[in-house]
Amino acid sequence: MAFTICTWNINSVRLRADLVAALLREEKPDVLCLQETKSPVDKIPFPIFEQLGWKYAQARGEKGYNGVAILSRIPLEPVEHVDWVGKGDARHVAARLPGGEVVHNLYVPAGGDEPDVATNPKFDHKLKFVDQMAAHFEGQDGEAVLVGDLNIAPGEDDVWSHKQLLKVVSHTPIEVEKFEAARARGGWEDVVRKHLPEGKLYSWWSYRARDWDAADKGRRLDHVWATPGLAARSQSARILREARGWEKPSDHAPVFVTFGE
DNA sequence: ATGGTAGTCGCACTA
Repeated sequence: MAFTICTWNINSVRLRADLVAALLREEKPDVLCLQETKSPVDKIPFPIFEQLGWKYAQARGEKGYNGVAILSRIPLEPVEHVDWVGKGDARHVAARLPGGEVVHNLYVPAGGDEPDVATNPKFDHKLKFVDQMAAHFEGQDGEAVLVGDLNIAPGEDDVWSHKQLLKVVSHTPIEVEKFEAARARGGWEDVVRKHLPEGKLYSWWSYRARDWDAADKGRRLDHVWATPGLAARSQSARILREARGWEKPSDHAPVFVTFGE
């Protein structure tokens, strides 16, 4: 079964339910994976999305922080999530599509400001999280897609300035090394770069820039990975940069990948 | 070198 999947860090699904609805109406991704929903599951406005045809959902949430949700117009079966680093937080939700493909929707910790595990427990948490991702998916069987805000921009062309970001959390060498190890050990392929191999590519621009569009100091923090069989079916990828310019936007843009039969 | 913005469990924490 062919499908288009989209991943989007929405930064509050309740505040931006109208933006989610606009994306569903205008872009019609079969499966929409949201991060930073910042809402208990029972307060997510699912009826708005159901009315538009996205009547299947799997979500995990907490009050105020984190939170991940999968909205779908094709049926979903629940799949057990992982309690990464034993924190009991809502950073992973998973579901199975009718074709048997498993969708993993992840929100990797941002990691704080200082890239030093000795002084910054958030950075330690982030590195442990990515290490556990590597171990967890190693030797997996079946087809799967892993999407989400992975909070790491691995390549030189995934940031506005490789040199100026080498000591900035999200692009430090230790993060990039662990990120690539997690991807390789899980047998994942980066199906966004597969289809958009050349040039700068960003999915996030800080709220703090005076003019995010003109300054264009972005980073590619949001990713779509697929297992080899599914990656072979991938047909195209796209980042909806214009969504960053919508009224009261998320600081992340939606990332899409289309898979064929 | 600093500070800039945004969201929520808001007068503090996260991103």
